[in-house]
Order: sequence, then C-alpha cells, then structure tokens
Amino acid sequence: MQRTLSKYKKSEDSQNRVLDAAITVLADLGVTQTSIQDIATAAGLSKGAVHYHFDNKETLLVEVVARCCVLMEARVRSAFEEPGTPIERIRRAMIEMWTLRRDGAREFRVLSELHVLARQNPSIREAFGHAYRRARQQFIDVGFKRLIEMGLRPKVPLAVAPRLVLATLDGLALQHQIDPVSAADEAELLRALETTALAMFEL
Amino acid sequence: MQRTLSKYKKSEDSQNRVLDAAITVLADLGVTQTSIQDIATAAGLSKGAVHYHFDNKETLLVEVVARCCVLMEARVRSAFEEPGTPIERIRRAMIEMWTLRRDGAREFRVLSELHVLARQNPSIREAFGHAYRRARQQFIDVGFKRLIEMGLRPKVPLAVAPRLVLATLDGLALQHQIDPVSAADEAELLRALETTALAMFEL
Amino acid sequence: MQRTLSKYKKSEDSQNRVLDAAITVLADLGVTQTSIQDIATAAGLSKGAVHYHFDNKETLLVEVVARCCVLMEARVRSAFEEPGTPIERIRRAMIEMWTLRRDGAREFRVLSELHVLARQNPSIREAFGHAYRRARQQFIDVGFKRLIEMGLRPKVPLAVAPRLVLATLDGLALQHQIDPVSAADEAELLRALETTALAMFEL
Amino acid sequence: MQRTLSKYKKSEDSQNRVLDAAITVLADLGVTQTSIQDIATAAGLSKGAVHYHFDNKETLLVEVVARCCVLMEARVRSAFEEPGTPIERIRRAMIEMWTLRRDGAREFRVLSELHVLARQNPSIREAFGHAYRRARQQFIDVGFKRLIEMGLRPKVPLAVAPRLVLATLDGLALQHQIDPVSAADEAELLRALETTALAMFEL
DNA sequence: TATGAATGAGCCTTCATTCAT
DNA sequence: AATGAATGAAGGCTCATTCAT
Repeated sequence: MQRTLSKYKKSEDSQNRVLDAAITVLADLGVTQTSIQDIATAAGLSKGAVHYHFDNKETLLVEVVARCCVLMEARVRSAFEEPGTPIERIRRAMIEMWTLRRDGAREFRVLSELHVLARQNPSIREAFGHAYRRARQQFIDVGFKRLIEMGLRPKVPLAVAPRLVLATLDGLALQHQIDPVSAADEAELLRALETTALAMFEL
Repeated sequence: MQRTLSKYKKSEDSQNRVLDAAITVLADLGVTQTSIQDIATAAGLSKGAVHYHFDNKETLLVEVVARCCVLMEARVRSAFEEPGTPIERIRRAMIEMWTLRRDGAREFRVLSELHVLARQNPSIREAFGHAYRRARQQFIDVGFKRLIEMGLRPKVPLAVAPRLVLATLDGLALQHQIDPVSAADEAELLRALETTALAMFEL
Repeated sequence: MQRTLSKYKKSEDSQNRVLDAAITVLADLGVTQTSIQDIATAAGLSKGAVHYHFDNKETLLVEVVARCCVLMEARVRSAFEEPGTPIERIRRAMIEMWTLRRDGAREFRVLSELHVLARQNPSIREAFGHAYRRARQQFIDVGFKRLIEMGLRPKVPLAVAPRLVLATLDGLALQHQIDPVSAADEAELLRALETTALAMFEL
Repeated sequence: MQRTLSKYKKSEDSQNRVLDAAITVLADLGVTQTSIQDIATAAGLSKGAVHYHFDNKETLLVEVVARCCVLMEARVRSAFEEPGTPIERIRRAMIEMWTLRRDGAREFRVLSELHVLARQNPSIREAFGHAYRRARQQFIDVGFKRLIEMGLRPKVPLAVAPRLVLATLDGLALQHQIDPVSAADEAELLRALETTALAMFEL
C-alpha cells in the first residue's frame, strides 16, 4: 500500500505542481503570453511531461479555473468561519472577497484572464458557469439566509441579489486593475458597498 | 489641395475601414483568435495595408479601444438626450448602458476582450484608464449633478459612487456572458440596480 | 523447468499479442499514423512493455513484415493443398493470391504500407527481399514445375516468369486500393491474367 | 503588363521551386522522413514561405502527385512521338515506362512513396485515382487503338487490358526497388512482358 | 497608398525512447 | 515481465512584421 501510494503520489504531485505553476505563470504573464513551455519550466518539468499529465492546453486551463475557484472559495469561507456575530462574519467574508480582488490575488487574476477564453471555449465556459452558480448559491446559503433569520426581509428576489453583489465586486476589481482605488477612497467604497447591499433588504 | 484632401480622405477611409473591421472581427472571434490577416480580410485590404496604417498590432488595438469607448458613449449620450424629465433621462441612459452590455454589443464585447491585454500593455492600459475616468466623470456631470440639483444628497463621496455603479454594470455583463440572466429576472435586476443606486442618496 | 517454460510462454504470448496488435493497427491506421502507443493499447499493454519485448520500433516492424509474409504464404499454400487436378490447384492458389490482395487482407495491407519503409531501412528491406525471393521460389517449385511436368515448355526463363506474375498481382492490388475493379471486370481480369500467364508457356 | 507578369512570375517561380524541391527531397528521404523544413531548405526558402504558397502539407503533396504524373506522362509521350512505325513507337513508349521505373526516376519514386498516404487521405487518393484513370485511357487511345487499326483483335475487354499492363510495370518496379532485376534478366523480362501483353490480342 | 512575398520566432502537439520501480 | 513517469527532439502550423515594388 505504501508502494501504491507512493506511485500515485508522484503523479498527483507533478500534476499539482503543473497546476500551481500554471496559476503562477498565468497570473504573471497573462493568458495571451503564457505558453506550455513557460508552465513546464515554472513547474520544473519538461513540456512533454505537462502533456503527459494534461491532454490539452484546454484541459489544463479548465482545471486551472476549477482550482482557482476552489482556492478562492476556501479563503472566503475561512474568513467567514472565524468566530464573531453573524454580521461581523458576513462583513469579514465580504472584505475578504474584496481583498482577494484588490490585492490581485493570483487566483483572481488568473480567473479574470481566463474569462476571455470562456466565450469561445465551451469547456472553459462551463467551468466558469459552474463557478458562478456555486458562488451565488454560497452567497445565499451563507450570507443572505442569516440576514433573513435575523429578521431582515429581502426586497429583491434571492435569485437576483447575489448576482448584483458579486457583479459589483468583480466590476470593481476590473476597474481597480486599470485604475486603482486610492487608499483614501477604499474605506468609503466598502462602506458604500455595504450600504447598497443592505438596501436590498428592509426590516 | 483638392488632390491632397482626397488623398487624405482615402487614407482616413482605409484606416476607418480597418478599425471597423477590427471591431467586427474581435467581437466575433475574440482577442486570442483574431489575427491581423483576419482584420485585413474583413476590411477588404491586404495585411501589408493594415501595417501601413498602423505600425503595430498594439497601436491598432489602442485605437480600437478608443473607438469602442467613443461609440458606446455616443449611444448612451443619445439615449440620455431624448426628451423627458431628468429622472426619466437618467433611467433611460442606465438602461441603455445595460442594454449595450446585455446584448453583447460589438463594442462592449471588444472592450471586455481587450481588457485582458491592459494589464500587460501600458498603452492599452492607458486607453482603458482614460475611458474609465471619462465615463465616471460623465456619470457625475450628467447624472449625479442632476440628482443633486433635484435636492437629493449623496451619502457617498462623488469619487466613489460612479465607480460602484459602473462596476456593477460591467460585472453583471461579465456574468451574463457566461450565465445569462433570464428574461424574468432581468426586470427585477434593473429595479434592484436602481434601488441600490438610489441608496447612495437621501432626501 | 515448469516455471521457466510457463514464463517463456507468457513472454512469447505478450510478444505475439504485440505483433498481432501491430498488424491490426497498421492495417487500420497506416504506417504514418501508427504509434507505439496505439499498438500497445491494442495489445492491452503499456508502451514500456512493447519496448521491453522489442528494442526498437524498427525491430518490431521487421518482425511484423516476417509474420505477415508467413501468414499470407500459409493461406496460399492451404488453398493449393486442397485436393484437385494440378491445374485446378494452381488456379485456386492464384485466385487466393488475388483474393488476399483484393479484399485488402490485413497482412497484405500491412505489407504494402511497410514497403515504403524498405527503401530507407536496410533491415526492413532485407525482410522484404527475403519474402520476395521466397515467394518466387515457391511459385517455381509449386506452380511452374507442375506445368513443366505436364509437358508445357516455358518460353521465358524461370527466373523471370514468377517475377512477372507476382508483379502483376501486386500492381493490380495497388490500383485496386485506389480505384477498385468493378465486380463485372473482375472475372475478365482473372481470365486475362490466366491468359497472359499461360502465354509464357507453349506445348 | 510586364509588371504584372513579373509580379506573378515571382510567386509561380517560388511555387515551382517548392514543388521541385519537394520531389527531390521526397525521392531522397521518403515520405515518412520528409519534413516541410527539409523541403523549404531544399528550395532555398523558409518554412514560412512554403506555408505561404501551400496551405497544408496535404495540399502540397497533392500537387506533388499531380506534377509527378504530368512529368512522367510527358516523358512517355515524348518517347512515343519520336518517328517510327507504330509498333516501334509503342515498344519505345513501353520501354520508357519501364526505364522510368527501373532507374527509380525521382517522379516514380515519389509516387510510390506517396501512394501509401492515399488510403488514409481522400485528396491524395483522388489525385492518384485521376492519374490511374488518365494513364489507362492514354494507354488505350495511344497504344491499343493503333494495334486494333493494324488488324489485331483484343481478346480482353479494353477496360481491363491497360490495368493489367500498368499493374505489371508498377509491380515490377516495386520488386525491383527491393530486389533489383539483374541486367541479364532484364532483356528477358522485357521480352516476356511484350509476349504477355500481345497475348491479349489475336490476329 | 497598397500589395505580395518572405521571414523567423514561437506555439501546441506527437512520439520513440529511457529509466526507476 | 511490466508500468508509469518523464524527456527531448522534431513536426506542422500561425502570425506579426519587413520590404521591394
């Protein structure tokens, strides 16, 4: 069993190394400039080895999308799971969501790079579709449900609300990549974000 | 002079044909799949001619960004300039902004494609930066100022508010490209958008 | 010894499985499209295992040639050995030779695929050389000698006659692969083949 | 007009240089070993230039087949058109056909190399099909018709006879590539070929 | 002003082969 | 005896760019 494990381990290890390398390089160079050679080099492997583990560049990118989503979700969830009142926890999660985007966390940068492939490429589009749906559902399950339990009543259908908040976060990040929010404005921005988000509810 | 003029005319004509072709092709095939050859073919010119008018692919794309911004702005402005009460006109402009994004108007699609190049490419980034700043300013000059004149008081700094609204619109469009909003939800979405936008003001 | 034998058996088994798989795949995909991976997969083994049994792709192909020749010869011989008058048996053997080629029997297809490697590759060329010489000799020993015993006298040196007949068969097969003989013409073709073959003899 | 011509000339020139280079290299290295780089180098051009003139390797090879056929036909026809009695001219043409094959004329070698691609590749197959049909028709129009005019009566349908003769020539060449006919046997072989060919006719 | 020809760098992919296990 | 992992060379192809005309 030790043996079997070690055999499999090796492969999985390399696969993960490739995925991590891909994320790093994509975040660094951008989609249009990232070649499989770059990824292989960053992973300390040969180009051939990358193709040994991933049939296609496409396949690899699809898995990159998936992994980025998982990693981002993990960070947000872990921010949420720290102790505190529901409101504190929700606020903390949203701040984490913004921080990820503002700091240009590798994973978010990669996602915003790969987004452009989604329109032309069904598998990548599906990967994003899955991620979006999942993120919205989490938003409802984890955030909105608490607010409702606390007695707030949504003025907006639950199908629509998370779309709006996530859109704002993503859109802000897009702008921020080009034209950063000043530190001074940032606090105001977060406050405004909270204001508008809460405007979708009433007591 | 007649001659010179007509010559210039002709040249400008070709340049514009190239730019238009570029927008069409980019909207159709996406950044990663669009070659100068594609653009040249769509413009009814040779590859060489494209390079005659634009030194670089980069230069060309920068002008494409600029032109897309101009075209989008024109459409929004023209929606705003139709007669009506200030509120009606603002609402109309915002709906136009959403419509452009929802229908995947060529110009918006191109901009969202080219956005990925902005991070790596200073000139393109600058083109986007200019566009973002201009759009926010318009938002203030044209929209918010009216609201203020009407007696609404902003609860949010004027530097921040348009960022938020534009971000939401862009983010919604991103999601919509992957995972379209159902026709049923769309009305709700727009209402929610108005609610949240107005939440940034008070009487 | 039991052990050794069974081990040998197993190894031989795998070798044969590889050879058979190679013939199948080569017949199916053609030389230019057949990879060792394809052969390994068809044999239910790993690429590594194929290389364990055959040092080279070249070595493997040489043995493929040999085996195809053996298999084809066996079929022709068995057609010849069915009871009948000498003439009947010769005719039957020739029809079998044509049938193998017309139906594109795997073995013949493989040979005609690999023939192209022979010019560049000495070992493969030698394998084909051996096969050609052997086929001509069989032709003489088994066919022409009978005709002579029956009183027919060759008008053509025995070194030359089988070359001519085999060439015709192979050439017809080549044409037939591209531009099949209609069923209607086929009977005429066989008759003509017999006529021309017999024209090399006189009473 | 001079100008136009010279412009076009250059392209045609390069195209022809590529085709000729392709024939040389293919005849030399064989299909499986010939890369576009090899062809480009032999033509004194860059790989890119080859792709400029021929979309595909496939396209290029199809034109190579066509050109080889044209060249071979030209040589046979020119042998036939030398003065002499009909019989002499037919015999001369057939000897030329054999000579081309025996000497491994580049064109014939290339055709026998490319033949192997025909089964997998429709366009190449069609190129060969066209060539075969054309060769048979020529055989009839140029050779057999004369024999008939001279009073010989075919004992074999005209659809079948040329198939047989061409097959023999091609098959002999195949064998000869691997296992050359001795100079001594060659004369006998040609005589035998004539005998068998004439056996398809009677007075 | 515009074109056709050509280049050269780079990309994705395939594949025979090697090797530790 | 057999496998999985990895390599590295090569191959076909795309494409921005240059240049003579």
